[in-house]
Amino acid sequence: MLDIRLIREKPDFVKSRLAVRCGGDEARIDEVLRVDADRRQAETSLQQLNADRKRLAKEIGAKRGRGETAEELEKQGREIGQKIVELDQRTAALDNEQRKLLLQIPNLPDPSVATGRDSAANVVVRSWGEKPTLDAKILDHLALSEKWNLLDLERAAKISGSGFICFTGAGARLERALINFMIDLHTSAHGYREVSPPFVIRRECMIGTTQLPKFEEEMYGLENGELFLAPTAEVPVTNLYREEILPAAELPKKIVAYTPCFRREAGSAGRETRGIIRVHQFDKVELVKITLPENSYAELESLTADAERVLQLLGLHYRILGLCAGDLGFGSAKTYDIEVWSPGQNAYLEVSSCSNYEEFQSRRMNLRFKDSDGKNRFPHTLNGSGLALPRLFAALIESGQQPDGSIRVPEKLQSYFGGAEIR
RNA sequence: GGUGAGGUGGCUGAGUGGUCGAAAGCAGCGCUUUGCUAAAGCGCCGUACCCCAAAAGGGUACCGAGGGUUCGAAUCCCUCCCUCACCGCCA
Repeated sequence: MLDIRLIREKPDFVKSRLAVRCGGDEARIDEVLRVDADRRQAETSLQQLNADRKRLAKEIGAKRGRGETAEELEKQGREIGQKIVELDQRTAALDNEQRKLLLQIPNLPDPSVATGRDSAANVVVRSWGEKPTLDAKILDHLALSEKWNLLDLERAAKISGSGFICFTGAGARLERALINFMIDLHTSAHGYREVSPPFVIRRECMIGTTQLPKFEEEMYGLENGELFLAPTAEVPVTNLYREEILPAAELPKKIVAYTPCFRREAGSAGRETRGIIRVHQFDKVELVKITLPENSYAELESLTADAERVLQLLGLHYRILGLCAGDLGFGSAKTYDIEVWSPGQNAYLEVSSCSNYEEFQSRRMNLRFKDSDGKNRFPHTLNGSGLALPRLFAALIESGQQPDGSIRVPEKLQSYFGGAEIR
């Protein structure tokens, strides 16, 4: 959520920053400003009336205290009360409208973000490693999984429908090894604190991290829409400190969490849904930081580096994309996508999205920190998946296949997996 | 799921319809005094929003959240959330 004061004071600046998203959001700014002006006017009159009523009530109280009656004053009080009810409703309605509008305005892209309408304008910032040279007959993750019984998608569908995974045998063990490997790396080498949060989330928390109000159809809802299954660990983890005022000395908070993620993928019909690339439930290890505003961009770089480190240790080729403004998520000011090379797909797969939300989320969550001057300010929140597992799994087994058909397990993972190969 | 008790400012804790944004204590900040690692006295000490060009200043709201009753609500009524205790059920 943008600061209404920023919009009020620098509307042209806000519009021009918004314009680079190519989403037509600039139009909402004038609307918000109009509502804001009306709201403040109504609020001022309401406060005047409240002051009048308060004064009257005190007078009545004083008279009563002296044993006098105050019928005339009470009548005045009732009249003011009527007006207050009306103005109060108007003020509340305007306030609501303003909030609703503000919730629909996306974050301002950072000036360093490339302009562009869609993913075609994303830029490759850097890449690491090389595409593995495998012999001609490359199997994709599905063929490999079938060969070594790593997955049972038919039976998963029997339980839950298409788009669900059942890892089996060495596949399940590999999945679990990846989770443990990543969490251990981030806690021991990168200084993150491990958290294992609930996966069922209240409605108001979904607003804080911008899944609501715009993307309700993406999520699985429970209890008449009051609870949701977490679509990403970002939601429970970022909301951990909502409605709190943190001491500045506690920043940055660095948290790593494993959770399953549930997504309807409602708008994805027709997209690549083969295998385990796009599913309704997947495991993810997530990184979240809550930082001082002045450090947030440096922290974004290190967060991205932390996520990359996993791929480096696994020896997987990847590239980093800087998303252009038009491709940026709703709340993000700047995002790097990490894409791992999948030999089986002959394509890069997005496995992580590392974003700086600046104070967009913390405003929505009313999460603040006490600055050294004693003022409460909004910290910046960052989040990046420390990698989505099914895609990483796919890239890993595809990249590890050997001429004899076996799958080599990267050295760093072997102690977690309990072996050097799948055969 | 049932029953009971609760949720007040950084903390402890008063306050059951009027002058209560809220006693008192602790912690914190400032000043004064005393020649001793401290004590005493005095003052300050919440947040958000609105008015004001700004500062100064003024105002409103907030006692878990939201409604209601009333001229007036921390206080009465309703709903919800949460905490604690006991009972039941269950991994």
